[in-house]
Amino acid sequence: MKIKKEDLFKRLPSTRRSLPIALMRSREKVMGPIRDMLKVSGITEQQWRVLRVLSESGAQDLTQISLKASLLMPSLSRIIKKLREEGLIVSQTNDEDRRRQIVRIGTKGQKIIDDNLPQAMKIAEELQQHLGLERHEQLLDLLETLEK
Amino acid sequence: MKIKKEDLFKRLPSTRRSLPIALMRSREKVMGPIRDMLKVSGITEQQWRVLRVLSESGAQDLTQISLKASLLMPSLSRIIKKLREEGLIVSQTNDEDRRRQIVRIGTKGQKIIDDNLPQAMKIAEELQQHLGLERHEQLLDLLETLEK
DNA sequence: AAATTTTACTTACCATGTTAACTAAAAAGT
DNA sequence: ACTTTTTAGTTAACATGGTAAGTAAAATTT
Repeated sequence: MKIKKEDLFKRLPSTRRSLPIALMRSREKVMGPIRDMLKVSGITEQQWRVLRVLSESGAQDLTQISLKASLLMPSLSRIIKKLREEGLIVSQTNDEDRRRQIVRIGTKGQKIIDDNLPQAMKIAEELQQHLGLERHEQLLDLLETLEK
Repeated sequence: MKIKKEDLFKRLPSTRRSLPIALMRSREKVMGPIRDMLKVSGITEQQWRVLRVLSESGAQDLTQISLKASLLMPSLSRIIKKLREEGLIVSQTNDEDRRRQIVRIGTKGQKIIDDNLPQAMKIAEELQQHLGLERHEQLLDLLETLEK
């Protein structure tokens, strides 16, 4: 009888029980409705995150934005450039430290936030209800544990 | 007293308690060690997933691979082309259905699997231990719930 | 059998992910 | 003050993510 090679060793978890893959799939699932919403405004999910950070936390430099929006500096650098070209944000170099670039949201950018915030909240609420409040909290706690 | 605009509305969850962002951050955290491992073999995380699917489930067409590896067809199409150029896989068009391309892993590709499997398992185990078996299962269950 | 629709990819295009190298300015060391 | 190191950001290069359009073959309709 032929013995398959993979039976000779302990196996990696199948993709269905693999945490990395499960995280990826879940993220795609969760992001779907958000992307659909943003498509109308013509911005990406990452651009939305940057605008949200600026709207919530006010003017700040790229390093701060990258931390809050979880974007790597090279990506952020491109995104900021794009958003500036589109007129959604305004930036100026800091006088005390001329390496720093202080960015703030513009009227046009704020309008995108205002236009989409209600629906974004609705999406977040539906997601929460889908899981149930308790499991939603539990999931967030578990993910937070993962970070440490 | 000045009232901030964001206090006038219900707020979106802060990034720390936002599920989409939490999922993204967790995925990055979990993928780090895997990417470090693969860098030595000169392949990407996605290429690794394709090779694993082929190694575990044998020869199959692109549609099947895309489902198992969670890759969109356009990405997969490029990845397959690259892997074929590198000589890690072999493909042939199916005779019954000449649209289909049947792919199987090559010796060189299998060697990459064999070389990295032990360490991949170690990484998966450490991750599991970090959370504890129970919470690890719980997390996977919650993520699975999200899919439906 | 011919026309239409569906399927299995492929290609194009633009944006981001990721690593590495690079620039300029500030901070620290000597 | 001069040199070295660190910090903030940018640029480059390559791969993937994601949407849309294109292609060829198979399945369905008519």
